[in-house]
Amino acid sequence: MQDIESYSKERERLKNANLRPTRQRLALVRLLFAAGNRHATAEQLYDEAQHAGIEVSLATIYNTLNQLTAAGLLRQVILVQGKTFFDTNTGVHHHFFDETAQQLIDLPTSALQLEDLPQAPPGKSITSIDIVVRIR
Amino acid sequence: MQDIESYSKERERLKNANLRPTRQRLALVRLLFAAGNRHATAEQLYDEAQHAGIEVSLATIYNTLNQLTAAGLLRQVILVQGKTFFDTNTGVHHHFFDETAQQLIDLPTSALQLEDLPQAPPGKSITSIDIVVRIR
DNA sequence: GTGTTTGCAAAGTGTTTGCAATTTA
DNA sequence: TAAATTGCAAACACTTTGCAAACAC
Repeated sequence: MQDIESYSKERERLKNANLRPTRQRLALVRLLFAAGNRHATAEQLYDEAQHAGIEVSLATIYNTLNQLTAAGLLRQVILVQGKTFFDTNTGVHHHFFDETAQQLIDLPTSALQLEDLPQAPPGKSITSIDIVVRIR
Repeated sequence: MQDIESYSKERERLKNANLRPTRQRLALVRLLFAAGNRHATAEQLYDEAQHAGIEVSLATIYNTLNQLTAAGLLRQVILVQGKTFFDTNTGVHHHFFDETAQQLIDLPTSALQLEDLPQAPPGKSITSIDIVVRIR
């Protein structure tokens, strides 16, 4: 558990995103990225912060998540009404969605391959392909 | 434009779903199913009903859409925060999602095939696979 | 010091619900 | 007439926003 006070990785990340390294952002970035890829909702992060003794408001969490998303460090995944997941893995990959636990799980990229890419309608281009394997 | 008064197809559909054929439901079922497969939001349907001179409250539209979904006549598709689409095509198929127009478009089933189905985590089973090709 | 960020409270959006009046069977 | 349905208004859950105080550079 090195690096408690310096937050050097977190500072770096925020600098790249052109965001000032405030106490709140440093803590949130650490929560999000310290332990590998994860999927979190604003509310989850809020609870985690509380339990970790980090003082940060829900409004700031939403602001920060949106800023990190705009900066390309997070990706939004929306599958259920009224719940936005933020995914720290911005690379090409897909998900299991556990409908019971309401939880996202990464799918190994290799697990799925599309045979024929569909052609986008005239004047449109494909921006991404999302595959969700729903489980229960 | 036959069948204006009898609503026989709509009555049939509601009967199968164990729902009483009220004026509001008959009109909504016609809006939804009369012209082939479609994707609608509650708000869209509300506007359409208004313009068609059909008196029905938004609450009733939500209730009806949820009842038809529970009965298996509709399927929900959620891709953007705060907007639920109801799809009249309940068979296996996938979608384009036009991010500019915020609109769903059916993808021909044949257009996509998955090479290897992923294995569900222990104790879980796959309920469905949703593929969304985002376009802009 | 200047511009940015925070956090509260209020507002916003889409959806659900309680319940009295109405409608269906 | 018994049970289901409607629709209003209020409640909800999640998210965004206005703005004064606090903070970063």
